[in-house]
This record gives sequence, structure tokens and C-alpha cells, in this order.
Amino acid sequence: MVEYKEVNNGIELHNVSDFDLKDTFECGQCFRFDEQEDGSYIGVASGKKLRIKKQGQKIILDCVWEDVNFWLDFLDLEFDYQDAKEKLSKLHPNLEKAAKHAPGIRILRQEPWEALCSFIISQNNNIPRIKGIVSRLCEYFGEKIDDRYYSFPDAKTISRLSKEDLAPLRCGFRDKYILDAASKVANDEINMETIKSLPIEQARQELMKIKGVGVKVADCALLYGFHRLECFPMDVWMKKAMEELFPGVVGEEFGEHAGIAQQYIYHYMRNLKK
DNA sequence: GTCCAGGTTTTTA
DNA sequence: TAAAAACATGGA
Repeated sequence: MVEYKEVNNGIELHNVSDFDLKDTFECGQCFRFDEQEDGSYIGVASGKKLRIKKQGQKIILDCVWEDVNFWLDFLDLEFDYQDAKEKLSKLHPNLEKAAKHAPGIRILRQEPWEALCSFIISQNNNIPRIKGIVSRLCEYFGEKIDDRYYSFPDAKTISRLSKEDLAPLRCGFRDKYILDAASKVANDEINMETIKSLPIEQARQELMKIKGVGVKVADCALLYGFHRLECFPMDVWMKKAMEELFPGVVGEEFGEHAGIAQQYIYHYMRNLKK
């Protein structure tokens, strides 16, 4: 169990291991946490703002006291990643290598709608531009938290917009996909609550009713937005990684925690290229 | 100017 | 049915 106490500059966490800020926030799973000059990260989730930093071995949260449990959950700090890593590492030597490359990754529990919308924007796009579009989406249509930060606009808000309204986002052809997703979620044609407990293939099919959502975007939404760890999203990087590092292996073979393996591998592959 | 980016849809053969 | 091409935008 993670424990915490109030200290002079925030809330100090105890009993946290297998967690690194850079590994977690820069492994490609989220687009709304940015590193600050002092090495801390600031981001927003569910309309709440968090500043988080490492001080020596200690993690310090800067947030409202009442939100601590929300952030512990969001950061997935109660899950035993060491155990998961040990089990995954036994499956393949290259998976062990990948896990050691970014041992502090945790799969964030992002909001379903935000994850879905973000990964619709991600298609045929690069990460800096995805972050820019998501940032403008929040700035234009989210609710103001302070002078610099905004919430992620909900589906109902976006469903009332037109392509013209979305023009300043400069998201290109993805505008119609965002609007289709927003209207289907807002009018309950697709129920996010229901999807949470649906068998994985049915959940995938539900999300794929949205224009612009194929298998990969659906899997990303399920893994990052619904915390369905059995999902193993395959993008161009993962396809390359599987060919080169795991010939003859398919993602399902990594089992109930395949999604965690996917993050280790994705991050590892991208850093190999540099 | 060309190529490419955490894909998907549409068109073509 | 399967393989190309198109899709907006912007940085390299």
C-alpha cells in the first residue's frame, strides 16, 4: 500500500517503486503531461491539475489534498509492476531487455473519452503535433483551471461543434472523426460505462463503430482509457519491433499483461532508433 | 520540393 | 478480396 503525508512543499509518497516520471509520461501513452524546467511534470486529468516531482528517492505531489487518492489511482501506484515485470521477462529475453530499458513505466488510468479522442487524433500523425492539437482542443473547448491549464472537453461539448469550429485546432481530416466520436458518445449510441465490462473483442467492435476508429485506435483507447491490460496495440513501431525482436510471436502470447509489455517494447524500439 | 508521422477510409484492379 | 491512394498539416 502506498502511504502519504503532508510536507511543507506538497504531499510525500512512501512505498512507491517501479515508477519513474520520464518513463511514464514520455512513453507515448499520454499527451498532456509536460516536463518543467525543474524536472517536475505538470498535467491535467479529470479537470484536476497535478504537479509531480522526484526529490531524491521520494515522490512529491503538488495537488489538492482531497485529490490524493484520485492521483494514486490515476498513476496506477497500487499495482505490483515488479511482479508483472518478472513474469513478462521470463517470456522472452528481448522483453526482459525492453523492460529494463524503462523499468519505471506505469500504465496511467486516463479517462476513456480523453484517451479515445486523443488516439483518434494520433492517426497518421506525429507526437509533437498530436500534443499541439490536443492542447488546442482543451484550450478552446475545455474549462479553464488557471491561467495556463484547461480540462479536456467532454463529448457532449464537442458534439455541439461543427467542422468550422474545429478549424483552429488544425487537426486536418480528423475533424470529422472527432465529431463522429463525440456525437456517438454524447447521444449514448456508444456507452463508455458498458464498454468497461464488455469482453475485449466486443468492446473493440463497439469503439470501431466510430468513423476513424480502427483496431489500433480502439486498442489504444482500451489500454490507456479503460486499463484493459490484455490489449496490445500494433502501430508501425510495434510491427517493426515484433519483426525484428520477436519473430514469430504475436501479442496475445504476452498474456493478461500484454499491454504493459507493449509499452516497454514501444518505448524501447523508439529509443533504439535514436 | 519530398517525405513522413502511435491509421483509416476510399478507390482501384 | 487485396493492394494502392487519399486524407490535412507541419517539421525535417
